[in-house]
Amino acid sequence: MKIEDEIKQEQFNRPQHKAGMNLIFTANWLLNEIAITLKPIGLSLQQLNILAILKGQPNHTATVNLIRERLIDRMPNVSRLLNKLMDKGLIKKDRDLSDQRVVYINLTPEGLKVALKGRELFNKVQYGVNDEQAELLNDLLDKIRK
Amino acid sequence: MKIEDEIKQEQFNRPQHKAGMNLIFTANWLLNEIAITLKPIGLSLQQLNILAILKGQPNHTATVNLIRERLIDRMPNVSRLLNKLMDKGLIKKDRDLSDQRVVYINLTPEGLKVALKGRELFNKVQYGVNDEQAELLNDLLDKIRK
DNA sequence: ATGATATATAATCCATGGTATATATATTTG
DNA sequence: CAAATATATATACCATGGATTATATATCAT
Repeated sequence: MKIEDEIKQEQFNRPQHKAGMNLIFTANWLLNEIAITLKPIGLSLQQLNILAILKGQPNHTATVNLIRERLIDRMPNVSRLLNKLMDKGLIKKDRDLSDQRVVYINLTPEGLKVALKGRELFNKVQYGVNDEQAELLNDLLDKIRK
Repeated sequence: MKIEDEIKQEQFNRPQHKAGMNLIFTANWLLNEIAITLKPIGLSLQQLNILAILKGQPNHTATVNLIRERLIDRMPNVSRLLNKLMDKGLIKKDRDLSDQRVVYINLTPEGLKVALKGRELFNKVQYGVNDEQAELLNDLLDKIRK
């Protein structure tokens, strides 16, 4: 369905503005698709992202700050997300012995299992573009941000 | 900047997934740009959208439900947004005389002024793509939603 | 006409995210 | 080395959005 019909609103005077609104609308659509897909494991995309980051680190371990950087999120949000994941038993925390400020976040065996399952689910999300079109879309999105 | 460098995270195994994350990331970037641009009039994008919808209606008037449909938003959110706009004196409400359930929302002169100013600001947002690329982007975004 | 249902809007409650602040520890500087 | 500053993380508070429920009015079926 074309964006003009999705949001019946106005005519756009420049294709850039139409693309902008389309971008926001489509991102919302995708976030919703992902949320539905991840329902079985009861995790948000950001929570799954954290597990994925940990899975990719040596010893399945990372500092809070490294996670924050990778998520491009604010520290308070990351703290809260980590608490939720700890409540679910998917990660655990350890203080660094030499620098007591640092907290190491560590994937539990259960967390690893959920991370794998989550990736499997995530891969099921269907996109209406082929490989080539996806690459083109990537280029255009990189461009739009100047 | 390429998306792989923006979100240093992982390699993506399919270009579709990279495009998906890029889409979410770029939409956030754009929402932020718009928020900064609209700061001078102190309105959110959704609030400005409501004023734009009203401006496009006969007599600058619409029912709450029409506004809800155009915004593709939930009724409670629209109710709240309208209350905010009324607090700012940009709209007013009138009950329908024949159907007492219906509330007509009406743009005030001040609201019209702000709507015009808002559109002017909104048009200042800069996109790093030309007309042709924007059209192409539109097509791809329409496609991705199947 | 009367009870059942539909419609239009609003209010309540709860989860999530943002900003600012707090706390603890580490490092730098005079 | 003490005071000032920086770093790592967490908490408190507030705004916004979503789901559910409430309220008022209207319409429909019997």
